[in-house]
Amino acid sequence: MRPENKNLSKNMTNSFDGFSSSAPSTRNIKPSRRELKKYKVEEEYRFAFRTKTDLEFMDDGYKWRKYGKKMVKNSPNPRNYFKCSSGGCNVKKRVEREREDPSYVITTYQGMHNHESPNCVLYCSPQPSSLSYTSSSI
DNA sequence: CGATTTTGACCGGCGC
DNA sequence: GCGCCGGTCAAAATCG
Repeated sequence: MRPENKNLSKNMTNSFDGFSSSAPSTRNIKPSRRELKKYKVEEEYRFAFRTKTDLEFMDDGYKWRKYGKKMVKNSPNPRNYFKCSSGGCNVKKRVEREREDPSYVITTYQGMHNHESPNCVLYCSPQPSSLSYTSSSI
């Protein structure tokens, strides 16, 4: 999220192509992920909407932590994955730019918040649970 | 110092 | 059975 920070060290880990014995095995076997993956959310609430904005994405007042970036073939633009960083709140947000209209961004919310937004305290406005949508077609 | 970001690699499912 | 795609995580680096 740093547009001005374009100075990236090109000399990163170059000797990692092979198979390091004592090197950090990193992703050896992560049971945590396996267990989590096992969960088949049948009734997952998804709310997606398209908005015209020049910014990367809109901030609902929640704190989003980017946990991944992927480039889809359908779109020359990368897809960003965000996760709500809050205690017990595992809401995920997917932000992708329109292929034809770069000015448009598609924001997809996945899951529901377990806590009110930090901004809600400031605004003190009631938030109806009309965000629950079992949308099957994005 | 802590939280967050960034990139690459891996996993899991599905298609052929 | 293998390949492809999409999604997630983890370590390192950076910012405040």
